[in-house]
Amino acid sequence: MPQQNLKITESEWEVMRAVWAQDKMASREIIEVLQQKKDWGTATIKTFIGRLVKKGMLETEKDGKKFLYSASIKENEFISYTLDETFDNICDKDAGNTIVGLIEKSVLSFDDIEQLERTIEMKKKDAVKEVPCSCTPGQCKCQSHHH
Amino acid sequence: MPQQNLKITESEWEVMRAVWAQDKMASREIIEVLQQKKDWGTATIKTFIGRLVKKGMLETEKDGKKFLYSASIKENEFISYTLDETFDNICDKDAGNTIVGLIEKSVLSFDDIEQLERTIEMKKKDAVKEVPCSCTPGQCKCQSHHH
DNA sequence: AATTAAAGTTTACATTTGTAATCAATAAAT
DNA sequence: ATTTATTGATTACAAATGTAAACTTTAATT
Repeated sequence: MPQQNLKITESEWEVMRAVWAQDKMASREIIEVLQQKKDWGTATIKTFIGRLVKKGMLETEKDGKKFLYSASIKENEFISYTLDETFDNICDKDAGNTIVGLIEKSVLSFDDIEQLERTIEMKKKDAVKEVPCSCTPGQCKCQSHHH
Repeated sequence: MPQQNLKITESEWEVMRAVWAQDKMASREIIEVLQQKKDWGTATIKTFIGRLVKKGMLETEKDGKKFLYSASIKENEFISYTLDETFDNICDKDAGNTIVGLIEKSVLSFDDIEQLERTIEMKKKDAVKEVPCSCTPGQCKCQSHHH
């Protein structure tokens, strides 16, 4: 298991998206993809690639003169990890509402809807009367009502 | 409308949570809350507060010797904005799946479930056959199948 | 074999962030 | 009125990030 940091920047994420989409890519290809979207110089993108390798997010495999880069973690795992980080900043009691907000503003397919319905159905089994808050006292409104 | 940056760091978010929980707080109170959770010096937390004021995320109101700090944006709005940023890095086609993942790992109340069901029900009205992908070519698998 | 072009590596530099110490202003206490 | 304890403001400094130029290596071309 390569040591991956899992802490990447917004710019680095752009690079990762290209690699995830293609599985294996030469730097030249990554650069071509990103320059369609970002106003970044070639050298800049090379820097990002280099930093991702150092962070262990990209693995390299020699291919003649160049390297082929591939991701050391799956995209969905990384997304999941990133969202966890965000949800760590939200009171557990508010997770439900937050998810409702996400659903409202997403474009969903019939398939997605069905999938969601099944998931909710499953979730009913272990639903609770009240979600316990595990925030540090003073960091959410839950605790602030003792007087 | 005060000029808020909306780009804050993980540490600054900790400060915001305290302020959101109490509406108005003196720096002393913010420091007390955060020191229960973080191993930060008083000066460090003061720095974060100062930076948040400069970024326009916190507003100040003089109260004798000290200031009372309050948030210039509502917590749920900020959370929404932050999640949007993350979803900008995810192909629209994957939003549904991503949300399913979130539901699976969250603790939800019966109330949350009901709320979710209602939302999904609403969402059926404008569900589509297939969610269009708006990724830059090469940044997601959708486009990579033309040969 | 010598030159060239592409890819990787090193260095650079300003800004932001983490982490704080120090300084200055001011309300409270003596 | 003077001292003191707070609180806010300024300064500090290393690490990370954005952005890239310069240098080096090496495979391909002449």
